[in-house]
Amino acid sequence: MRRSRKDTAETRGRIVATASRLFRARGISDVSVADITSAVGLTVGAFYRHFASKDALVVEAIELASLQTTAMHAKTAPDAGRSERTQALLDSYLSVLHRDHPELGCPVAALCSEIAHHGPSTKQAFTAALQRLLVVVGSVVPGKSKQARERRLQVAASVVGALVLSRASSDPSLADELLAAVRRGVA
Amino acid sequence: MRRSRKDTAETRGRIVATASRLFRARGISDVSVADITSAVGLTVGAFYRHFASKDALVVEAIELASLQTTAMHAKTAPDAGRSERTQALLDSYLSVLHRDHPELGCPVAALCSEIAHHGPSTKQAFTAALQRLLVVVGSVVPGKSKQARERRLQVAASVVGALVLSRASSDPSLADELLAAVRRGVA
DNA sequence: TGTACATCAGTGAACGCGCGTTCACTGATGTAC
DNA sequence: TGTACATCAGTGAACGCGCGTTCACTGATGTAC
Repeated sequence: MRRSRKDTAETRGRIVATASRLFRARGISDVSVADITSAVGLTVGAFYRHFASKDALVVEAIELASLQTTAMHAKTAPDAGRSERTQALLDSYLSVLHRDHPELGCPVAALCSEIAHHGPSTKQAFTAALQRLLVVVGSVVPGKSKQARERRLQVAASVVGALVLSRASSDPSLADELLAAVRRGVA
Repeated sequence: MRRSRKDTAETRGRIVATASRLFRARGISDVSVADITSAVGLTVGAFYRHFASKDALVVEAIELASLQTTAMHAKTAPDAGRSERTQALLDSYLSVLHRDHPELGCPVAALCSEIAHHGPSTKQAFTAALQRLLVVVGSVVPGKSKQARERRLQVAASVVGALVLSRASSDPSLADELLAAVRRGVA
């Protein structure tokens, strides 16, 4: 039966939030629409009252994950010196907690290799997330010079690479080494 | 009908080589057994004469890709100085050609984020591929010291991160910038 | 403010399709004598 | 070396299952008077 506008908006929000977590935890193509709706407590039919397709949801789910994680990192040690903020950012981005909980973390690291096989709108949402990550890095490597820009790209590639490889490694000590090495290398 | 031992071995090899390319190009879960066998020129039934499961093939396909790409990089400028070899390795790993042809390139970069969602045997094959990549980096950053090891891990994370993000980015100039920045940053 | 009706969020079942895997069968290859 | 038979690579069709999406239906909400 029909729901109030407030309930409808809330349901929609819960679908996006749930999908956002599931996609980061298990990948986009391994999470079905039924997985999402049943986690929310709905049947699949209801999904299509809120979204035109799974792809449309993917775009919003990536956006939400990106906005939430960049907002979180922006709050980290806002009134400290630059080297303290750098250390704080590295410590949280390259933490064991972040590695072991992709569902709450950076969507860029969670989806980076599979995004290449998705459509333009999904890639665009991912690219926007990457741009936001570069803004976060910019809070620690500021400046408009070519060198500053280059340094931001290097830092982003390093931390994403380290986190992704740490998650993919089945050797626990190699996984930890990767995080520690890049934590020290960037600082 | 039954084939000669030579033919059988050749067919098996063609399945692994074809799968290896397809997995790197489109991801493991987006390539079906039927995709592979039809690319080879077989029906699906024949596949199970050679492999117990798709997972068993995945392990061998990753191994082949890893051995082929590390062998290729080992041949790059073998009798030059270290800084020339470093530049040659970076130029080939972080080239536009490598970015635009994942099917012929490094399986670590091609599969890094989706591998986290696969079983232990697949993760183990991936980890072995990562170890081989570290050996290749070791030809340019040698040494048994903790610092040398740390530097190798940093370089590996940087180049994999740059390649993966360059492939995922829908903004062509950002994609090129990522490769160029890390090419210069590591050298 | 109260009533009549249109809207639409959610249900439950169905759709066509592709997935990984299995299996009876065929006939050339490999082996034992 | 020649023959009889077992082996097994590949075919073609089927299996149960889960996928994304659609749709007739229900009944509370929103709207027009």
